[in-house]
Amino acid sequence: MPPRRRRGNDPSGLTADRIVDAALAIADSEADLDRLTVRRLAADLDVGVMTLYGYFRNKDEILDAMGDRILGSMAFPDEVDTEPAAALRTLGLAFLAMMREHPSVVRLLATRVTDSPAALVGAMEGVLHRLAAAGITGPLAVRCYGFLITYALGFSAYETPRTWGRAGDAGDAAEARRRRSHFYAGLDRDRFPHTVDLAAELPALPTDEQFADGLDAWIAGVVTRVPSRRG
Amino acid sequence: MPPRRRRGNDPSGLTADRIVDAALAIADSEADLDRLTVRRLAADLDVGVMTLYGYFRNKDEILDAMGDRILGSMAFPDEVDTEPAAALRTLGLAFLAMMREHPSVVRLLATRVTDSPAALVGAMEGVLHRLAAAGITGPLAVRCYGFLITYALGFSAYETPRTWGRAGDAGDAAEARRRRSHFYAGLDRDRFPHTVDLAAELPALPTDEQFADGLDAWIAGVVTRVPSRRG
DNA sequence: CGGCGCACCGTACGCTGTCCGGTCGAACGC
DNA sequence: GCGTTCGACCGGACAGCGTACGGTGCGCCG
Repeated sequence: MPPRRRRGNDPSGLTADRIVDAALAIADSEADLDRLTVRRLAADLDVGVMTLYGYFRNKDEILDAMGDRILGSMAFPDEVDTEPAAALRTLGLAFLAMMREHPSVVRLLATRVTDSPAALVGAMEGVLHRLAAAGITGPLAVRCYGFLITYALGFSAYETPRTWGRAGDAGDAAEARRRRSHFYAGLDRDRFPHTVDLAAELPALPTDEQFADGLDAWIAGVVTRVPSRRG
Repeated sequence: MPPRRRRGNDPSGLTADRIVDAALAIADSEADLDRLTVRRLAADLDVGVMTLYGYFRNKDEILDAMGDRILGSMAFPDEVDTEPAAALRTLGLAFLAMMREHPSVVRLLATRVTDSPAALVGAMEGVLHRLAAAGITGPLAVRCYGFLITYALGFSAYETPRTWGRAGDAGDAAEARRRRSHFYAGLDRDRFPHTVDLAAELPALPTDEQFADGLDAWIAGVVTRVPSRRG
């Protein structure tokens, strides 16, 4: 039998969207996706646990919907860049911003394929549109899209546990960095000369500035491949 | 009380390393980290469940050890590149290869901080050493390291569920691509013009060639910042 | 031989996601 | 009016999870 889906046409009632809202709220407030349990979600919504299964086939579907939501929430500046370099930079930062919005949900994007619903398609279309406006089309556009989402994804995934500190300890980021630096500095200099030398710099690894820096380097390399405009 | 750690000096007996071996074997063979349960791991090792807790404080410690192991397994070609571009390319591909080795474990690297033990330090030192040999030192080296690991991480994370297909269905990758292409092509052309136009190209998103391509673009941009040699 | 420490593990507990089989109220036909 | 149907909701139960507790039995040392 097909899993009956609730329609939720009563405006005061439960809807799939409201469930996803609550799920995102939990994931964000706990900064830990594992804390999002079906029971907790139902309790937050003041609803029996099994009620949720009228809206989603299982928990995975809820997680997928969360990923879709944040992909769909991708926001672009109003004005469209016509210079390739500017457009690529804008889009890269937009990807990063989107992932920053819901840090604990990033791993959903990394883990699951969330392209069936319109959300990814919306984000994808938005990106492709802006790339096209800057003269980046065809296979090159696909590659740029892949690079941007991939780089932003890896960056946020790598960064999150490091700046937020281990799940639980409220992140005094500066303190964590200091400790990491000490750890590197205290290593055996004969075996790890470069690590010891760079002890002061290494813990700073993932920052916005670093992201933009890597992005700019890539852009510098890629703009040479954009055919010049004929307009 | 401190969690007593077993020493495992009996060569035929259980050791922490052997446990990590078995855990990686399960993760690799199942291609799904969730299938790695403590009970399954113990069964594979022909050992009582609680025996494992003599070697690791909890499951998280086992997962951390797995991450450490694959970071520590990072392999470099014997010869060291002295040209910055060649060195960066080699290192980028080495990162990707490392993650390809254990695809299902990639999300561990993304999720957890695994830099305390010597494994990451070993990989880090190896990379920094090769960067230095190519004239890339100081903050620039740190940025290059961050970019390379971040890009490779995002790329493999993004790629894994897409090429392997959804957890479970043995991946006929070509078939999956065809279906995705059809999905894109069937969208409303008025709302998603660019997506429809590129339907044929989009599903090919993450491939080795794409990774190398983005890597090369970045390298082209970054080599201009490497100070020229004075030797 | 007595005692101790260590490697090992059976059992039990609280938690998870989810199936089954309700209950209750509104809508409908007669 | 009443009987039926249907859809939204959910209580209870179940298998499986990670792991705390409290053993058991062996090897070693005095």
